[in-house]
Amino acid sequence: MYEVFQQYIDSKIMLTPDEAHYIRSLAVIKKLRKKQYLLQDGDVWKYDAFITRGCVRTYSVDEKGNEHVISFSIENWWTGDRESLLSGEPSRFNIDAIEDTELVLFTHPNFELICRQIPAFNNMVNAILQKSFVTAQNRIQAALSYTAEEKYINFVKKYPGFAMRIPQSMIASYLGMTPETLSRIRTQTARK
Amino acid sequence: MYEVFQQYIDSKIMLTPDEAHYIRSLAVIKKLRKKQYLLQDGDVWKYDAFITRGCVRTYSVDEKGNEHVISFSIENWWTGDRESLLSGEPSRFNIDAIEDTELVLFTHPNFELICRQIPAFNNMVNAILQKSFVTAQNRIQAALSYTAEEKYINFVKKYPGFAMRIPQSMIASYLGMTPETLSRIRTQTARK
DNA sequence: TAATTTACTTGATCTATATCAATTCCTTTC
DNA sequence: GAAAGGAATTGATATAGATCAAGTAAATTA
Repeated sequence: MYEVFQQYIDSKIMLTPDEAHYIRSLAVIKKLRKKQYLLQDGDVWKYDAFITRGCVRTYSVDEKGNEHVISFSIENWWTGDRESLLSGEPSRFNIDAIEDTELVLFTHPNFELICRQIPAFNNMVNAILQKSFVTAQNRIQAALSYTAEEKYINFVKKYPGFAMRIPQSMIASYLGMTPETLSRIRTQTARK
Repeated sequence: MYEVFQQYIDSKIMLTPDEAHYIRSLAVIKKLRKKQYLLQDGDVWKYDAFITRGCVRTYSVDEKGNEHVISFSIENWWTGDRESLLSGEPSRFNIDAIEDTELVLFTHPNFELICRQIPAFNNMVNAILQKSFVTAQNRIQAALSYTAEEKYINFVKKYPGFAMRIPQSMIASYLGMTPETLSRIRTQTARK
């Protein structure tokens, strides 16, 4: 499944065969069964991870035991806990597989090596980060501005594929509402 | 007030006198009176902006006319609308001054020039972006997980200075609650 | 394919927070 | 430093969404 990652890179930047080979030599393939953890809170996250197949969620668990979904990531996206990566502190998040999933992993030191040696790769990474930041900011705005119904409609419009493959209760959590509320919203919305 | 920016850079990276001079030659100083706009929604944002003095807020306005504060930025922070900057589309946000404010502005093409010519500067910018992303993600988590009271306590702990200089109604908006609710929370919390 | 578990739906009730309204307290301005 | 305008407080009431509970459907597992 490395080919998926290769194609992703090729769609973004031009590499010499040597460079492409160098990147591949540092990549580690990882497979996750559905429900398997990629990261558990308390552990330190040390990778840069790209999903080639499947779907993963990042979430926190509060004192009452409620799970709060911070993000979903699917094939052709990156995942991980940047906070733990940067700080070296134990993560407050969990990441687990919603479907059987395959990833391409780089240890962070290796990833930084690649960034330093291949400027185009570094630029690509930075562009992704900018996009991630914009996405996060838009999510904040949606959380502040929208009603529960608007949040759901906005979500489906923005990520049409997600609504199909991700359990409703997780989408509800991502949107900051209970599964019951989302269920009611869906029947109401469908009726219209 | 350029010195504040100079010191900021010096605290992060080492520059040759030539490089420092080059950066300075591309900088534009801008002053804002309290309540003055730096960006109005509908306009395209084209700068990279660093605050040397004062305080600014980024917010959106919904159809009902309610303002939703996306972020506060004070001296030694950056501000702007990255979404509009990257896409070239009109901004959906407003940025205005909460206090009299001074900024160091770079047009984005100039800023990119600096990044390309001074790798250390580029790295600094990327590090800032990573931090911004982590901050945004933490804010999402707080918005999903906390009660109104917890949100406020968390905010004061995280940004002790802000609670002093920013009007309560704006903090309430930032936290996703009404000014009345925040007022009540404050009197309750004080009583404890 | 039956059994078991897990996810979703629907209904009744509750509650945190919003809304509306009046009053007081600060700023700003002239 | 008086007047005016905006911000914060406080009270009464309303409501979106949460919680609790039961039933139904769908997915796993045996």
